[in-house]
Amino acid sequence: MERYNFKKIEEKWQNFWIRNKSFKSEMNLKLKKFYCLEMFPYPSGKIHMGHVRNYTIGDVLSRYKSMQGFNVLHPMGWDSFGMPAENAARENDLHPKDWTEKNISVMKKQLKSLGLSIDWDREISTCNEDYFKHQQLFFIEMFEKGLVYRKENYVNWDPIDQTVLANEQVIDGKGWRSGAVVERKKLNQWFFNISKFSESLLESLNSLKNWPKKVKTMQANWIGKSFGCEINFKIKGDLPINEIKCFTTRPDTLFGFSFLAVSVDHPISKFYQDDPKFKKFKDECSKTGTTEESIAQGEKIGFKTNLLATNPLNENEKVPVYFANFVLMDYGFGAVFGCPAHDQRDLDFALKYNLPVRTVVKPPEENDDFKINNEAYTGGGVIINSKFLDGLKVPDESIIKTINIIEEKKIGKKTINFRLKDWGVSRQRYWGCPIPIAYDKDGNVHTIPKNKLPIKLPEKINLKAKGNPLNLENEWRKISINGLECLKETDTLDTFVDSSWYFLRFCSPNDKEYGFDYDAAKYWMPVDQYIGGIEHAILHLLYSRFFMRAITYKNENFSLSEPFESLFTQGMVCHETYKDKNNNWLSPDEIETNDGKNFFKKNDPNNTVSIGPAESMSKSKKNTIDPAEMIKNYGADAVRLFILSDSPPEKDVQWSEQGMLASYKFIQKFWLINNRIKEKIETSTNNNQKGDLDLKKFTNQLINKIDNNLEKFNYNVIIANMHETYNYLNKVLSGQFNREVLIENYKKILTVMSPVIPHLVNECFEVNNFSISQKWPLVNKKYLSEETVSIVVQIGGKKRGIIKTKKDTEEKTIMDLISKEDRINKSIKNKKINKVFFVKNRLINILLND
RNA sequence: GGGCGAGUGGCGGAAUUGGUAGACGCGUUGGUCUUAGGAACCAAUAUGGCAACAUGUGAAGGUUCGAGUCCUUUCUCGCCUACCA
Repeated sequence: MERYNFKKIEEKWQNFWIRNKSFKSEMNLKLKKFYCLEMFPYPSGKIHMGHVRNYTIGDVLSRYKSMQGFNVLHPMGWDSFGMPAENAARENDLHPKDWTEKNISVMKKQLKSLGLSIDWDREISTCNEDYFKHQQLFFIEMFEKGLVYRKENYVNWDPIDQTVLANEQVIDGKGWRSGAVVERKKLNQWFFNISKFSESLLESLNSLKNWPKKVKTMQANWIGKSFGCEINFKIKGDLPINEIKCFTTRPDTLFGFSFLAVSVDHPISKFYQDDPKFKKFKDECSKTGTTEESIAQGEKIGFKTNLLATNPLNENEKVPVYFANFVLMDYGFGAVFGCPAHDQRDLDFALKYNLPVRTVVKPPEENDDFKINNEAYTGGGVIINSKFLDGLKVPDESIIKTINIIEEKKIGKKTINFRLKDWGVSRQRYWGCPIPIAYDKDGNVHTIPKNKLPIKLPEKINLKAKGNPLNLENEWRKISINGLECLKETDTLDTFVDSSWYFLRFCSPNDKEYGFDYDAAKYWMPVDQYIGGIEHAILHLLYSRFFMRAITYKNENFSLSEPFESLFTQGMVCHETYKDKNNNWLSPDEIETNDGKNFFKKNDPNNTVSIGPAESMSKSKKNTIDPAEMIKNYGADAVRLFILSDSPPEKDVQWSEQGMLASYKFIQKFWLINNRIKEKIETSTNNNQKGDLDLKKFTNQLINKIDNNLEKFNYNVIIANMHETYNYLNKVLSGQFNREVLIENYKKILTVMSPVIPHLVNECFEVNNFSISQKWPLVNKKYLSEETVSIVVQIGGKKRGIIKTKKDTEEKTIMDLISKEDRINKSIKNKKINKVFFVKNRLINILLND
């Protein structure tokens, strides 16, 4: 008996699939479609375990849906613009395009070696002109629709990547990619008007029924809608400032007003920019503003001006105006009115600068002399000390009535404020999609005429130059527009733009005219199942939702606002970490053990290794496992099996050598049992046999379980079902079966295992001379229930025994059976039965009177 | 500070949604075969107890004939997010 030669066999079937274009998808209005999409990879060099997990999950689903008769679209592409290519190119003195294409060819080969059911005819790569020329057209269309604009403002400048970052790309004051502390810089930038759709982006989160709640909450928080009002405060002082506008959600606490605070970037700061004390204060703010400790400590500091602000509800009251570090220019109007009693930040500030703390809300159970000490009161209750507002119920009534009063007095108005800011898309990089804009000699903006698209990147480039390499390309920059000599924009688009519409491109990847064909998109969109990491919960997913709105805005021919019908976020792949005695990270193959308990560094027995907890695989911790290596050693089916087996897909999974080996053994064992089954089939006759019914039952129950588990993404349980199947076959195979029954049921068993281990299943089909089935078997409900059932017998709620009996046996009969079972009956006899609870085919609970 | 999620054997994790807790895998133990085995196969494996039996899903209460599952309180851990006015 030959061992299963996974290398030969997997290659054979992978070639078979390619030769037969097994996964080619074509639009067919008569067929129900299923668009399965996994987040496409950045071609960084080679695939990692996260990819393996992501694409295996999607592949299992695609194969399942396809066998169910859906017309499945399961494409793959490359998010191939971006910084790493540029950095790698600079270091190795090659062109980003060459570096990228080399990586793509390596990774494509690796993905193919996993046996994924991908329609490679639809492959796209965002750095190809074929792709980004359409993106440039979208940009121009959006410009024409007023969804793109240019403005000068402060940007987040990443000093390492030498580029601008969008707000959502700054994490803890650091660049999301480089980790460098972000600086503030004033630049002319292109913006997408994403905030125009704030309401819609928030509102229709409700319609995304099959998105994780967590992701929806994160997006809702990011959009950050708050209801309140803007209030104009009159300003007195020695400067030409008449008014400062504030946004507040708590206008009802206006009588607790004791200072007004503005951001150091507030427009009025221009009157102070020559004041050295103010400069010093501003420096201090920018320093403390970003460090984690300062945020945690939340120290409030202020710079007092000579200005006084008037309380609009109480003209006699004037309070000082401060610059304060806790006021952000990005939110509202960059100015807040301080009410220390009912806002912790304001209270901290007031206590530091000895400002009055006036209580204007009291909790329901407190008296009117309720006083605030070190803790602001933000809860509900009743308004006090506020003249005509006294007695209003906090929060709803008080806020609404106060806003009405403010509007009547014309000192402000009801406002809904969003935290979401427009998306700055300019990047000062070479390796990205050129922005299709040019400037004439007077600096006027011109869009590039459509017949001059695409704007390509210059092929030869000096990447060693500091800043944006395109700035030096004087010849490339020249363009004539309507006879005017212009210079092209040198900024390129944020690569998140590339990934904001790639799912549309997959619908018609070869369309020459436009980014996507409307009919194709109407058929395939929306994506039925999108699968990817939770790390894109905000950025990529929000941008894509915006992009759909931008494309369909003022568009009579195509409408769709939500690109992803269902979203599944898979967990990370983790591995133990190892450190030697000098605290250096070690990779799994740098350690050794003699007893399986104590580990030491390879070839260095005195260097004991300490084992750390499983953490997500990263190069810096050296706890990565190379998928290519695993596929080489164990085969694609075994790797697919293992990556799904140990944990539910949405949770983190821990990679373990033992687990990998167990999956490999399963493949080998199954191959052996397949050969036993083959012999069994050959020696069986067409006579009915004792084992037939049991096999039919097992098979149908298996199909039923796998169906349910597939629908619910319980892929780890499917693997358990597959092990159960092996154990069952191994147990019953010594018995006899009707030849036809054995063939039919074994085919079904193989078919339901095929989404996970397609190569082995195909081979088993072939060696058995089964015609290869593409149909998912249907459950025959007749075989789902057993005719013998185990009834749990409880006395007073405690399990006392089990009675095996015929299905649907009535209570009376079961009571008779119990009386014949000494072990159970002994606790009943001579006692009075109070009540009996009976659940058919399940359980009987007898309550005694004592 | 805010939000979300999770606590089940030595470990990863199952549990038809209120009805036999611990499927399946790893690990461990014993056995068979073998020159050997880090191979293969067989068996055992929640805890205590020879046993009958008792206890057992982070803790404490509650609802119920019956709770891992529902309710209340509480503890611990993880992730995300943060001066959002």
